[in-house]
Amino acid sequence: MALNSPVRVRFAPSPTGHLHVGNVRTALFNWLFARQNGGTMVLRIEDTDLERSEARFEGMLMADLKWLGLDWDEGPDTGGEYGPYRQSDRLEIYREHAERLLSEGKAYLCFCSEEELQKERESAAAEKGQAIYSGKCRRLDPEEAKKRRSNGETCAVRLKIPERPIRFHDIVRGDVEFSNEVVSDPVIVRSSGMPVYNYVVVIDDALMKITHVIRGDDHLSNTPKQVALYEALGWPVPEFAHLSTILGADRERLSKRHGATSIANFREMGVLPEALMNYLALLGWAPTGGTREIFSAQELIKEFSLKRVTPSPAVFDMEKLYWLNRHYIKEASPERIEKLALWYFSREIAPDLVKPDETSAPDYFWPPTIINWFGSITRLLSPYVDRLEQLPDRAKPILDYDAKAAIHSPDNAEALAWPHTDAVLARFTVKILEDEQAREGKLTPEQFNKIVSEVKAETGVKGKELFHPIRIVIMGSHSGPAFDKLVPILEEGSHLDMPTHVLNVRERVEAFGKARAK
RNA sequence: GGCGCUAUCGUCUAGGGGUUAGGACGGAAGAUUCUCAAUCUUCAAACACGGGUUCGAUUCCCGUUAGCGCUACCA
Repeated sequence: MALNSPVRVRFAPSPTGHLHVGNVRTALFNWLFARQNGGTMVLRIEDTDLERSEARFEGMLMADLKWLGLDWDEGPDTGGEYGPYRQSDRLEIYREHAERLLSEGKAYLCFCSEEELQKERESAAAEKGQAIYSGKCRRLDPEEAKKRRSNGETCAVRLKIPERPIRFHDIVRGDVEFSNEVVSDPVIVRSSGMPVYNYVVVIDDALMKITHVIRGDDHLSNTPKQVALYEALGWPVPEFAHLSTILGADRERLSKRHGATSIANFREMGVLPEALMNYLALLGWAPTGGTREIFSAQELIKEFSLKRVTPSPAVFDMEKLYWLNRHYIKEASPERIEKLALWYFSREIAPDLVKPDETSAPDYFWPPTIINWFGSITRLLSPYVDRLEQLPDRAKPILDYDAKAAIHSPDNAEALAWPHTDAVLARFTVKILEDEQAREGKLTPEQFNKIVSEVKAETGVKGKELFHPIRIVIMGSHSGPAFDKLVPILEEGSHLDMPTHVLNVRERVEAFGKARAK
């Protein structure tokens, strides 16, 4: 391939569902490489597996890519010079080239039946230790074979593998060599007339002028067949870059068994796209120096290098993703996070309102007062969550106070049994119940602090022994956010028209008192 | 089975013939705070094994082992 030809890369997923992190990482590396070199990114849909492919998945997959922030210059939706970009629309092209190969003697017709091949594989395996095709039909007279085909005999088309080792260069692995002894003549067109994957990829990549084939290393062993095809076709062989597999914690290939693995999963969890992109980039790649972890998309485009991609497989580490996500949640504009968070809150308190497959909030439903109120909760809690989906749970003590649970919780037992607890709570309760502001549900943080100081002065109790019991009364737990942020949220919440009434400070004190009296 | 790929802290990785083998996540400890979290500081933690080559290998070569992939008229 000419050194200075413009870079063209492709991402070629099968439309069989939501995009998987492994595939997305491949897409990302392709994209980074294209963008960094001013190249072209092609999206091609590999839908020759008719049984598993579905049209609606194509839309999902493109939505997944866009969500992550990836785009493409040519594809089924955008069109382009080298279309069509769906393999199912290219069947005629594949057929033509197979015929050409046949007429040039680079391929031959194979009439072997399934049973025959099966038997042959077994005996070859027993003899040579490997199950390769004998090439029996290779020796057939082409004219004779043609006649048999036109007489209606079913046959497949096989490529002739040359009698010499096949070498190719891989950017991440260096030079790779396969002995021709181990690759049998591959079928390129099935007897059904459907072309085979290893064949169509080559046709597509070549015709689409792909200069760099960046894909998963599960294709590495197939590459010699493909190289042989390029050569048979008389086309330039592209550069290859085979990316290592992403593994789960058990060192097995990452799969659904390992929990969240699809882009949709991460989006629903409240992982920000920039966090996922950053994390995925770090899986198998590190910048020179290897000390930097945080990269924006633009910075990745600048710093990324295919040559620095590691060949060894990487274990997907959810914790590190969460760490990055925490970083980006704090980094993001509060407005954006609030908007996203609204979806999770809505799902929690009004599940009927939200559609499972979108993460945009139904803000048309809530009045601005409630949206703003959720906004303040989000601002209060979001710096401390790994992912946005944790927000409703963290906000549970605000949204849904339960005095009985607070009293009976084993976590609270110790604090409630402290010698000064009763005195503190007695004073605190009286003061809250007497307070003008609290009666109205308009207690200010200043007034609240004043009351706490008075309790401190009157009981002589301070620190933990003072705060823990009070916190248990207000939040149902001895740990939680600072009171001066919390009190206004509680007070404001009690005035809102929520599906479940939010208790203000006074109501909480009352409820706790009643529950404890029993 | 055959062929191929891979092998640095638990994990992601930097490095590379002579280094105190660096960073990050996670872990531990401390600081801070009423508490949890967050934050900051500190600490522990690795060159799979065996042979070469070499004055010297974690680094280069060869094996072993392990993991993964491919071995289809799957993609």
